Amino acid sequence: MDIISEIKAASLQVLSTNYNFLPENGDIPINETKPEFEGDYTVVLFSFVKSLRSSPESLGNELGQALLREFPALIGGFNVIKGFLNLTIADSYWLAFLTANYDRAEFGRRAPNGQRVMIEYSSPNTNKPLHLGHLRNNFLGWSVAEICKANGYDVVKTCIANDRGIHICKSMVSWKWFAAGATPADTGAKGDHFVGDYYVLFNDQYKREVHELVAGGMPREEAEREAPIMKEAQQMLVDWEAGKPDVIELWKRMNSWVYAGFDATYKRIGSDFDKIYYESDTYLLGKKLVETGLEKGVFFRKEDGSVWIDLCADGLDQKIVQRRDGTAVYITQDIGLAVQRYDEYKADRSVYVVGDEQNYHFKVLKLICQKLGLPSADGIYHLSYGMVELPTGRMKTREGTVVDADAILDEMHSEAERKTIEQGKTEGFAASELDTLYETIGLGGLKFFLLRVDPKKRMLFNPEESIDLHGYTATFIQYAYARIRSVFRKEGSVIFTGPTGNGLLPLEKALVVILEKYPAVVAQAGDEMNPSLIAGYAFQVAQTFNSFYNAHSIAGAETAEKKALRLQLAQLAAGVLHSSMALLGIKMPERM
RNA sequence: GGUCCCGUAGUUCAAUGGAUAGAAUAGAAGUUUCCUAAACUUUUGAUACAAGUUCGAUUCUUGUCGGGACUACCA
Repeated sequence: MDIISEIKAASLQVLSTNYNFLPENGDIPINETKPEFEGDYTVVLFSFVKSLRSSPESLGNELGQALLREFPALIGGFNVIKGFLNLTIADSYWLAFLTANYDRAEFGRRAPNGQRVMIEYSSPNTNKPLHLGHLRNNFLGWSVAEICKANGYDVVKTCIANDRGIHICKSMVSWKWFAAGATPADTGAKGDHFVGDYYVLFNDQYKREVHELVAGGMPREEAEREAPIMKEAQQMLVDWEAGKPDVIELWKRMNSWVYAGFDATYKRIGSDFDKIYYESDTYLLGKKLVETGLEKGVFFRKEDGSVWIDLCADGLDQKIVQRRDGTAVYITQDIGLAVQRYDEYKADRSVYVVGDEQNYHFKVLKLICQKLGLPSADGIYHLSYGMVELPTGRMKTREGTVVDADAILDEMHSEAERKTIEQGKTEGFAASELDTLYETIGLGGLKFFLLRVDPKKRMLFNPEESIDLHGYTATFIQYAYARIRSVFRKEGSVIFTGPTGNGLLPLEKALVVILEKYPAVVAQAGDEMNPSLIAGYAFQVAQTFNSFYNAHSIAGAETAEKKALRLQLAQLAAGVLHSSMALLGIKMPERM
């Protein structure tokens, strides 16, 4: 049990036995004591002084006395200021905690809870390479999956490849027109970039054609429809749906190039999936559900034959679920896919890591699933994250301001290399080790930069700040870890005799107090599906450790007991840093 | 027009209705005979505006002003 729960339990026990009192919601507000006051944790008394008809001061004193008397192993002292009861936790409590946990690899993780959660993330279009927004999505999805695992969930990571549709056909037509049979293998290009280039070429050609038609006197709207390359792309989509062999073959071939490119990037950033769905398999799903929806009266049919749902009573609009030609739309597919996924995995929760521009879509999806009475409906959760913006504003393909994923990864890598060499820290490393180190620092830095912000919020990506290795960064944390590992390399195998003394120095205590919070932080990050809590916490641990390390010698501690204590502190700090950064997908170097 | 989100130090981010609103960075000033100075210490600096709810509001409510997203028989 963590310290706050212990204090709560103890306080509740005292309140109920001594006052025959239980707070309304059964909870007591406990905060960390502000540094300017003496104490570690604070009970806020205002909320129940009224019902106890007692002044905050006398209630605080009575409660403090009782706690001190009845829980001597937990409470070492107290003071009351206004309505705040500041409790000092007994040193013996911290020492016992430390000895029990300093070498536990599982510290912070919860036992399996028998629940399964399915996490969908990444879900790229297979017509162009990944960009910065995809990276935020991938890092988030992967990290949330790890955090769920740490909280005892059985996690299934999944992805839906958006591998069909007009955008795919655009790349295909463009390739036919302009590539003269070239392939990524001939040109040495990465497959996703190769295909993406033809997607760009398509748009260039399209613009040219529209421009010419308009110049020739055609109205713009008509020109946009009549441009030859667009007509060919639309025809190709029809042919694709009809299963025309040469189209299907080209489609397979070009998609395989893209997947090869994606695989390289996924491998580099550590994204992986337990199950990949393909839109080409799922886009017809959901049609049966339209029938059941009509029978249940959840949907209704308009005169033209299209099928709709009326969500006005829920504060939304009418929403189409089937076109008049009988084909499924995006939302219908998603309903169908939700059913298929549930049939296959029976997950208790289904998390969709998708940008917040689709908030409306997921609201509708969940509502429809609920109205259809699908068993998976209530477990649907849209983990909605904000857009990544640049200092110049939003990323726009047309303006060429899209930050390419592979390019930014390379940039981070070389920046790590440049700084390491600049600082003269390359000594004693083999060339291959250095390359690994640069990737650890560069990729770690990027992940941390994108994960340290609350996922729900829009964030600004400033390229200069993102490659910074000082301050609130992965490098700062990695460095603290590397220094601890260095201590242990020098100390060799240490026999830890449990520290028995009391009188923890302020910085020793600050470190143990923050380390003790780790399980609670992991739990909260899981509840909120918020990796930024882990990032902020890991940074605080590193900060606290650095202050401690700067002020007190570990290896050169005054007594054997102090040395044992500090070694335990250092070992637990290293373990927590390593474990928390692993939840973000960030590796830690043994040396740097 | 309608629905939703966001306005906190120069900048990027924090703060279950709780004490004097925290970090980082930028700025100023210091710390290497001592386990890695990619570090540490000190310091300057902010709740868009106006009402309301109460012991107490960055947080809840309403309005104003600014920014963004969504509102496709695209996905």
